[in-house]
Amino acid sequence: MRKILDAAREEFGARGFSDTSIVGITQRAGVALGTFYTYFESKESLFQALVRDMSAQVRDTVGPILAQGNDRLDSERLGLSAFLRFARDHRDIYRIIDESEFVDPVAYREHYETTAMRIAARFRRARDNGEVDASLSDHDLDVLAWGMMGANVFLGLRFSVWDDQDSDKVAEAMTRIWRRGLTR
Amino acid sequence: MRKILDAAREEFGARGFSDTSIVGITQRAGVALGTFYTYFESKESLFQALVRDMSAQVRDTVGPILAQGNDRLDSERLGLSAFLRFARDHRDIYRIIDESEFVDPVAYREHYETTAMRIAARFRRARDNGEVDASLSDHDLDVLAWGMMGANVFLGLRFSVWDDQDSDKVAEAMTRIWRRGLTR
DNA sequence: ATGAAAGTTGAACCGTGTTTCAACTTGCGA
DNA sequence: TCGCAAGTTGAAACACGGTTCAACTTTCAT
Repeated sequence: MRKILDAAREEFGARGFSDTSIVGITQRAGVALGTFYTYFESKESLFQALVRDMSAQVRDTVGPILAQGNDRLDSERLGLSAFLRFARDHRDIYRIIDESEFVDPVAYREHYETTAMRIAARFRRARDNGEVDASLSDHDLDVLAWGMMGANVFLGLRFSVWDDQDSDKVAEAMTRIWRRGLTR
Repeated sequence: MRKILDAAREEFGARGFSDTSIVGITQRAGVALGTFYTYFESKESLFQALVRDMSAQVRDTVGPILAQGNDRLDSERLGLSAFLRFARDHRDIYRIIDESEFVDPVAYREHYETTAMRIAARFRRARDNGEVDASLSDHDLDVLAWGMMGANVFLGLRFSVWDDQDSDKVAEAMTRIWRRGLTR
């Protein structure tokens, strides 16, 4: 079961959903084809289980780190940096979550909606604290949450998955812009 | 040929790559199965042709608009708003470009690398003009380009493809943050 | 009007990969 | 040790859809 899940993660990550076969997964896991069906109903349901698992893993890795930092944006910087390292070390997970948009849209939506809601909530708290601009409306912060999340995802793709650059530098550059904006 | 391309866009957009069949495409196009193969080598090559076409369409729609506006960020606001409207009106295109990450990774990469390079170049010019913070390095602006692009993509997904909100309002909220940052 | 070239057709072929299931193996309590 | 339950096996059934191709239709220059 664990063996199958791990093998599946590697196979889906490396080949994508449609190019990985259950034969391939079971071979990598070192079990027989039939064994697969004692644990999972179908290829889709395995993928679903995997996405939910990975989604939780991202949260559990980055979540705790968001408690550190001197202020809201400093915490977000640390969170982004951790996320970039996670992406670098788990390219397969990254890809699986991305591909879930097409294989398991419900899980995909849940993953990003939950994430965005949490970001928005953190910034609402920060605004009410006076740590960020008090004139930002709730709607502004929803837009911010989705924008920031999209930025993080693309930075992960470009600077971690595709080409492994220094995650602190990238997080630092991005956060500086979030903090002060582009104009002086 | 045109009929096949249009039918393919609709089918791929609605069902995704692996769930659309060539039979389905040709039926929608009103031609026989065999006709497909006088115009395209394979299902993959059709998808490729489609992605390149769509990628150009996005550029041709948003590109000209970036010449308008009072300053760099005002132009970007107009560009984002146009992009959001485009996403709303062409959900199928949106989905096809997203899915190309898995079906035609080269095209996907080209699409986003080209887009990011253009954004970065615009901001480099703006920085050298004095329109944005002169202390931002080229690397900072590369990070910005990927971050901003990711933000735009996710805003499109959330506020146009999934749930059609006022594109001007969203673009305005996001751009205000890019301009002044989150702190006061 | 004629015939060759270009375009169209869809039944059949073919490969791939998911899923089933009856036989077999292993683990464990009595 | 025995026997039952639980877990494992992989060959074969099965479904599906991409691709081929020889026959047919249309177009168009002479």
